[in-house]
Amino acid sequence: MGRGKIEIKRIENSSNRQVTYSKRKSGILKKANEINVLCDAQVSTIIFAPSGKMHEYISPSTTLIDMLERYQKASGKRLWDAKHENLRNEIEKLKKENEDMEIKLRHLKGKDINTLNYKKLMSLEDVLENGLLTIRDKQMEVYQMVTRNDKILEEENRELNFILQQQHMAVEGGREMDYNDEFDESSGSDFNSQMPFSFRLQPMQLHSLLQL
Amino acid sequence: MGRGKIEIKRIENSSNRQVTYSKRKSGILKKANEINVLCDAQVSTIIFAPSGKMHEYISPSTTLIDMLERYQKASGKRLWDAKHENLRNEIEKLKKENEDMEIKLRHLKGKDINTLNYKKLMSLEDVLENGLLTIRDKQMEVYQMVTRNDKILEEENRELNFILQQQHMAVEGGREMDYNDEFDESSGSDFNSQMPFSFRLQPMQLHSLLQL
DNA sequence: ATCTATTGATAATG
DNA sequence: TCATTATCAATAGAT
Repeated sequence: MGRGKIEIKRIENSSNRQVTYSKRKSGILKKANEINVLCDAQVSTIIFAPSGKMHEYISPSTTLIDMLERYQKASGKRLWDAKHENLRNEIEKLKKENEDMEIKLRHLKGKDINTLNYKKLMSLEDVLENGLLTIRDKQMEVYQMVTRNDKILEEENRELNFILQQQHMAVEGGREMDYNDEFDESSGSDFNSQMPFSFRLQPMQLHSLLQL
Repeated sequence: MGRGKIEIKRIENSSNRQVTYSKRKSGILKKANEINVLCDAQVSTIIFAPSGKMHEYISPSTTLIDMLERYQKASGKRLWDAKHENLRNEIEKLKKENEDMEIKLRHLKGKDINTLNYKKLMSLEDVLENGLLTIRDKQMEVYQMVTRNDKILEEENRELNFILQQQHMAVEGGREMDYNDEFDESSGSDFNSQMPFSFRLQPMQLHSLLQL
């Protein structure tokens, strides 16, 4: 359909080839649209020029994704399904694990145990007893930590009271006394240097421990 | 291009439409192939008839998957990437759930509890205590079922011994006695009719209960 | 890009 | 669905 007939074989002249590409490309896209309008057909056409430039026509009544979904169903060929299969398998595996753990959790909470036999009830009991023992040990540990902290605080209080008392007495005894001498950091009898602060819980630690 | 010019609008006559579809469809596929041969272009064309029937042309030098990979890169649009991402998100969600449950399970078993504060230890203890109570209730229930069964069996034994004794005595007393009279089903004193069999566990029930 | 002679596609018909 | 053919549409080659 032109000034002369052409053989359907690669056009060797590069510029002719490009021109022909351009003309025929628009021809195809036009016809793709025409068949869509005339016949209600759904068409997707993707064309890559050798240069890499892409042109496409997708019928406006559909999407490429939809076309490809239908393509997979109609042809039985896999496009992304293959890529997704691994992921789907992983999801299935995780869901199964989830379910199993959910059941175990419910059993440990004493729910849904009607289907369990005596043997399983026994081992469940063991697990719960062990858990309870460990938890209580831990509670005791925390409790002791807190009470020890109390003792340290009490001791500190005693020391502070003592210091205050001394201070009070000093003030009463003679107001000319130099404060700086009495509370100098270098003072060897400073109670701070004697207190084992590293064994004492910092306020924030205690707070988070008890979540008060 | 035919005996008459046609407007590019839906062909209302259904049979004309189908004929035109068929002709134009092959025209498009033919041209897709021609541009591929003439110009080294790579083409994928997928056509769905309204009937759902599919036709395709993919340039032999490529694959649809390859075309679509290039399509995604060239257009920036996502085809399966979007789905891929959804699946990945789901996997992440499930993994997170899994981890959380795993941690809960470990906590209930008394493991990894060093990071827990006192409040959490307390509620953990509550959960374990409740679980233990429920489990023990269930065990008691099973135990009672079994012991009740024992009693029923003992009762049966007693009855059977009694019958055997009677039988023995009868044989001793006079061998001319008719067995059929003694063990007739219609006999009002038949122990079977007196036993509450419906309250007795069947062997298989007991077996599965104890998993022996 | 635009033009146009010519081929190719196809609408109507059988 | 298939074949025919008159007609229109696409396009090859030229500008």
